[in-house]
Amino acid sequence: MREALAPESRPYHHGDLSRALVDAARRLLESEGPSALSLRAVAREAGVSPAAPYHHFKDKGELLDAVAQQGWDILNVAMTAARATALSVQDKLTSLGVAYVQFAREHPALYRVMYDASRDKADLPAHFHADNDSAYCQVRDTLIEAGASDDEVELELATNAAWCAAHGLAEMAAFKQFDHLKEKLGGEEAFLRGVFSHLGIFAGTASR
Amino acid sequence: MREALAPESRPYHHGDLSRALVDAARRLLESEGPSALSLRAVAREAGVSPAAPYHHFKDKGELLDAVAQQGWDILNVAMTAARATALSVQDKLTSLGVAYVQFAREHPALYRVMYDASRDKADLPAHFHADNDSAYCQVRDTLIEAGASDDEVELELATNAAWCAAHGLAEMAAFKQFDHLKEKLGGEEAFLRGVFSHLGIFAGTASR
DNA sequence: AAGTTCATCTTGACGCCGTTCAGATTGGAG
DNA sequence: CTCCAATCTGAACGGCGTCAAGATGAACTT
Repeated sequence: MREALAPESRPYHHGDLSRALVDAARRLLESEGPSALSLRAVAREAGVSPAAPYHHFKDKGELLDAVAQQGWDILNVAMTAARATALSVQDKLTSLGVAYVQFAREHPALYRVMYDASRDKADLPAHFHADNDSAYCQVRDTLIEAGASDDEVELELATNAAWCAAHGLAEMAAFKQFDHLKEKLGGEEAFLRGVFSHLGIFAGTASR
Repeated sequence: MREALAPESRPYHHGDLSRALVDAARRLLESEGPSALSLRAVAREAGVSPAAPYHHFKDKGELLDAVAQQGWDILNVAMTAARATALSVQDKLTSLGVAYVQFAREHPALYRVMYDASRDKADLPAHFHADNDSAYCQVRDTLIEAGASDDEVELELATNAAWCAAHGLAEMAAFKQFDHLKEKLGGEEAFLRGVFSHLGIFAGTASR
């Protein structure tokens, strides 16, 4: 009767509350925004008492960490797809950037949680540099592919630069000040590509 | 038992609570961080009852707006100074970027409030494009000075690109993942200039 | 089949939050 | 000196994160 769709979770009899809470949190996040994401509201949404989550997460922050982790997973998938469908090697990097910003624009609340969770720890998720298909590593590998310097420090600086530009753009694109630019350029993607075209590493100019 | 900690005295005999509250908020922000910034705590710090602020600000958000405004003012001053002391025209833009990020690094809590206040309104402060010595306008003017395209759309895209890069870097530089890079390059400013050197518009790659 | 165990979930409480409102206070205009 | 309007207080409301203690019931024994 119950579905064992989760790779790993409560092998025990009762409901898989841990996952149910994360799902409820994401549902609330999409429908009501980040400000409505209280622990009590999540418990309510999942149909349990306000104290129930504490048997699965140390505190609210740990629940949010789990939500954020799902966000990073989704982002990685989106960027893998973008990288695969890019036309030229040059285009790959810009497409990665556009995919990144579009993810942030489509899931603004989730995107916020992802960085808030990191910020409180002054630390990005562990998989950030480690996992080979992490968004970060994909940017770095694409830079190599595009003929970036193989000096390790330079490569890391370049990857960081690309990431910063995309992250900054993701936050800026939310402000309506730039709506007239998007209109003038014929849509958000054109706007994003326009901004990226001014940022060296995205412009196809291989960094030295 | 009141403390006359403010340099300037209160013109009226009964306090200039409005300013006192903003000062108290900034004091709390520096000492305890953004999470400790409750309206009640601010009132406590200012020595008034929890309801007193409501005679000067519609709600907590409006108080935060006033705090944020002070932040933008400080940032504008810092960037004006950076622009004035830059060596070459090329160096000006990078120096502006470095000044921006360093402001964010020196006042992380204030920087956060500045953008949080904007985000809730989906709108940047009014002076952003308007005031001539706003940080944004200074970046744009420096781009013109450096010989950027005079096409208005292109210019706005370029300014936006520069801002995004700086904003992204400001947030990224807080993560300790990049500490080893800073060490390897001999300090944070060198790290920042290194990242900027990979971003087209910050073309002047001269390091100090 | 019955009893025991133990993770899970609920109830109720604590202190803090933002916000409201009725009433006390008070500086200054008349 | 009186009165007004602006300012401030105290108490209250509902919501929050969190915790301690008790109830529940599936799974493991025997």
